[in-house]
Amino acid sequence: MTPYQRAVVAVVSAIPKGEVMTYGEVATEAGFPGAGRAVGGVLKAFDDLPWWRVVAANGRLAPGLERRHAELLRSEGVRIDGGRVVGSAT
DNA sequence: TATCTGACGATAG
DNA sequence: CCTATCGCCAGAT
Repeated sequence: MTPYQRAVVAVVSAIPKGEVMTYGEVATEAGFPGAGRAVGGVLKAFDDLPWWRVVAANGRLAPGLERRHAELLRSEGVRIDGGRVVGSAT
């Protein structure tokens, strides 16, 4: 376990239900601004996290998991449109 | 220590 | 609107 991973896990676990954060936001909140690219790796390694509450900066969903991703968010009340998150993260 | 990879982000075409 | 490239960072090999 690395400090980075612990930080990301903490932030993602703290995302309120029905809300979504971008990878960049998570990385910044975790204390690693700019490391949004590495956030995905943590969500993969820790599937026990609400990874579906993390989306791309442009609202895009996880490649290949768009279907599942959209469904999970939709179940929490998150507005999805054309495979993209509509509800603002804040 | 060096090199490759990727659930990103922004810009260009 | 979509794909491609560049820059970024941390992880894995």
